[in-house]
Amino acid sequence: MDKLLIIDGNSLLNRAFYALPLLTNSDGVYTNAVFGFCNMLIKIIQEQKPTHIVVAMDYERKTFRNEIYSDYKGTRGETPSELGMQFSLLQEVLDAMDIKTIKIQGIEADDIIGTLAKRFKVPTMILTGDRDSLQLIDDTTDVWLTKKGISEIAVMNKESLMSEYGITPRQVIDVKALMGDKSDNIPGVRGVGEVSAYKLIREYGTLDNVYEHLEDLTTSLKNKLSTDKDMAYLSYTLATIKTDCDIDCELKDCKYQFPFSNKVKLLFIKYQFAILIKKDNLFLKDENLGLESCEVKEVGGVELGDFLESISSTQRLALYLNDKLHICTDGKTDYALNLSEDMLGMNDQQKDKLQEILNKNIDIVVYGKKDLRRKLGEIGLQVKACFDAELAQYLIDANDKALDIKQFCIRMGFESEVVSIYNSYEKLLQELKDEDLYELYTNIEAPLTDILYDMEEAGIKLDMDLVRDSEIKYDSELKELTEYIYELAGHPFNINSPKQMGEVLFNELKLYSNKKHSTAIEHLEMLKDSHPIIPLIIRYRKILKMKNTYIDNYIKYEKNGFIHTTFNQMSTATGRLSSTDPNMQNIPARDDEARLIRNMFVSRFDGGELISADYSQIELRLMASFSKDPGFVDAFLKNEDIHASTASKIYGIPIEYVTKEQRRDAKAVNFGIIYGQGAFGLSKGINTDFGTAQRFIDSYFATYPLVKKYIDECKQNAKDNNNVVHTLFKRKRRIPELSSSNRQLRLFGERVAINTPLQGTASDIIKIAMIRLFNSLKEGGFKSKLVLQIHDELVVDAPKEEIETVSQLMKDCMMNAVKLDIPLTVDINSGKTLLK
DNA sequence: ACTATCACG
DNA sequence: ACGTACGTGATAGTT
Repeated sequence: MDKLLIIDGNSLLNRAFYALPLLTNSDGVYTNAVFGFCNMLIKIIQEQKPTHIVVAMDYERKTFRNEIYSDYKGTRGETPSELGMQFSLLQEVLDAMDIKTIKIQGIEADDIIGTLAKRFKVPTMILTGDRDSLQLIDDTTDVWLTKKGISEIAVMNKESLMSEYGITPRQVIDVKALMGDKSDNIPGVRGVGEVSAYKLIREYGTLDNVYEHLEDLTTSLKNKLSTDKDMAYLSYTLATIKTDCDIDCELKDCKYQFPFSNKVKLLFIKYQFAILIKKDNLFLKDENLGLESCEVKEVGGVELGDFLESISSTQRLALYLNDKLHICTDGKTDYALNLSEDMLGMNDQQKDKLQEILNKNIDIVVYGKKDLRRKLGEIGLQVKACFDAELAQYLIDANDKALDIKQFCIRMGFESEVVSIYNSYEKLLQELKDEDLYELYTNIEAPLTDILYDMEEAGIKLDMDLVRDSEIKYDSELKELTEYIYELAGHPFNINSPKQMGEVLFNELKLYSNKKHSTAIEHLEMLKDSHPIIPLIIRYRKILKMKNTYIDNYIKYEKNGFIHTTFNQMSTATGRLSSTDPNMQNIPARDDEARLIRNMFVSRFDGGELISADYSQIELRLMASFSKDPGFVDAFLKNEDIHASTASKIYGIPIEYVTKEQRRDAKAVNFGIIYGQGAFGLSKGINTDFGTAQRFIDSYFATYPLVKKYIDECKQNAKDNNNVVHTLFKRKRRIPELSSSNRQLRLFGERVAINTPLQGTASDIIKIAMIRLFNSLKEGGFKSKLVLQIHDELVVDAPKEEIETVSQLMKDCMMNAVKLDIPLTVDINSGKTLLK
């Protein structure tokens, strides 16, 4: 059974563009609209399985409609360049999909759609965001309208058009003739809007009949209609989609290729549509990606000795480990050592031989050293100095996080993982040097990898008795709370479902609600006194979070009394680390529940302590240092409380007279500034009105004029520098949003341009401190272990006798990690547990 | 897979 | 009219 899908290419691409955040691939090519288009297309292909697809595109703005009405589509602004450039990308992708596109001079996409929909008598879906197309509905044609950007689709047929709008497809034109259309700038009748237009057409059926019955209408309506009669008929013509255009297209021309050929996959890879690449049912199997094929030689048994001998004098060796150990030494052959049986099937002598090769002073290239070290460790091998291609790739472009190995292969052009890794070496090394990232790589990131490995291996010790006791305690409290909540609600419901809770609170209990029926904590706090159920819900949420996210996870990940988190070195755009499985960078810190959780972490040493050392206000100090604002700089040089000092300057009072509230507000501005916050946000933050917040910001900038200047320069420099910002240690981040024509995205880009150098430099600095500390602990023969990094804080587990010395060492390493014109200060806390 | 919520710096 | 403060990760519910 044939089934045709006709797509309004311009409409869909437009909608996708405005619905999705601006994305680029690492070449800086904007891709969001094409991505959205493909995503929707694929969804429909998979769900509806059309046998034929055709995409109609506009050729140019001006058409015959402009000849009869010069202002047609006259209200439309310029197409933003970020969208404009995506039309050719879309064409490229559709060509690769073998999907026919039709684009004819003088004919609008709408008219192409109309003509084809009427021409082909097969079941037809028209996919568009444009309501005009509803007039094309007939027995074989449905219109699929995108709603809310592109996330939802409403399928319209004769019946739904009648039940929702009360009109027939043909009457869509009559309605439009009366009410006009803002987006196409079709005039319609002045003073007649949606409501009266529908009413008139429902009653009189056609435009002609409305005019024949003018006498039946109210005077005002009659006058409006009479005055604009010409306009109404002109609008009728403009709104009528042509169905008889001369278009050379038969149904068989609209066949397409699905699953897609790998040409499509290559384009998806080029444009970095990560989610789409992963769906392998989209693509033909067993078709190569045009990558250079590599000879795979399985090595095992008796050949092993000869193989190891043959590579013993290689100067470069790439390693990749999955179910086999892959080695490449010649840039083209993938030697695969089978691991499935007893340690590679190697004897000890062979293993020693391999280890000996790995120990040599040669270039070893790997992809993700930390994981590799762990896996190699399991089979008794070690790799020390090596070049981590994944890490290099991340530093070169952190925007796409770390590339997974498949994508990396495609970028490098070889089928085999290990051959790609081997051949990436010179390219990446050169890029690191060209981009001035070589020092960052060599002096900071590469050494850090090994430190993170050690931290993960070391782990942090848990008091499992306390963990299990707390689990029991929380479980019983949750049970109790649940019962009370059900009782107060009058019935059981899923407390975890914001939807159901919204129903209970706002519809059943009739509590005051903002529009969104939000059950977020800020909103609940406001409602705290209006119903006894609210405090119980707040408590329930809190306890559930503590139990699910922390306690249960600690039980899940605990191994021999220790938690070994994973520190991801390649996951953030700013250069920070992140931590997963479990996340050890978001341990509760701010209330009584936090005390309980923090008490669960203990020293591994008898009588030992956890020492926590954190940088005090490091990002604000960097702001002071970068901006050189005298007020800021002096405050830090005198080691004043920066928030109190700011308050004293803004309010013009001596620092000792600053009240708690004044300090709190000044703190909010100080922090807001490093994120690029505006008056609106600040007003929420300090609970005041917009005007007051604006005056507050104004006096802040008057107090610290160089901060203002610095911020402005940050934005300007980023734009002047190809939308790239840098940290003090030359880490880079691209911010394509800076040249967006979308104001919202551009402003976001500007805030990122302010924040990234601060957050990123702070990351650089603590990484340097970690390296210094780690080396000092090692050289000093200390037993103390670095166990956590929490962005501006390091945690060391120290035996009793080392607490004093190591505390001082931590302070020294952190304070002296970098020499700035502002001192970095470090606060030390130590104790039996992580409690502060 | 996406959204809401909430934990952290 | 809209949205308004950066960077993360985990969970549960919903689609």
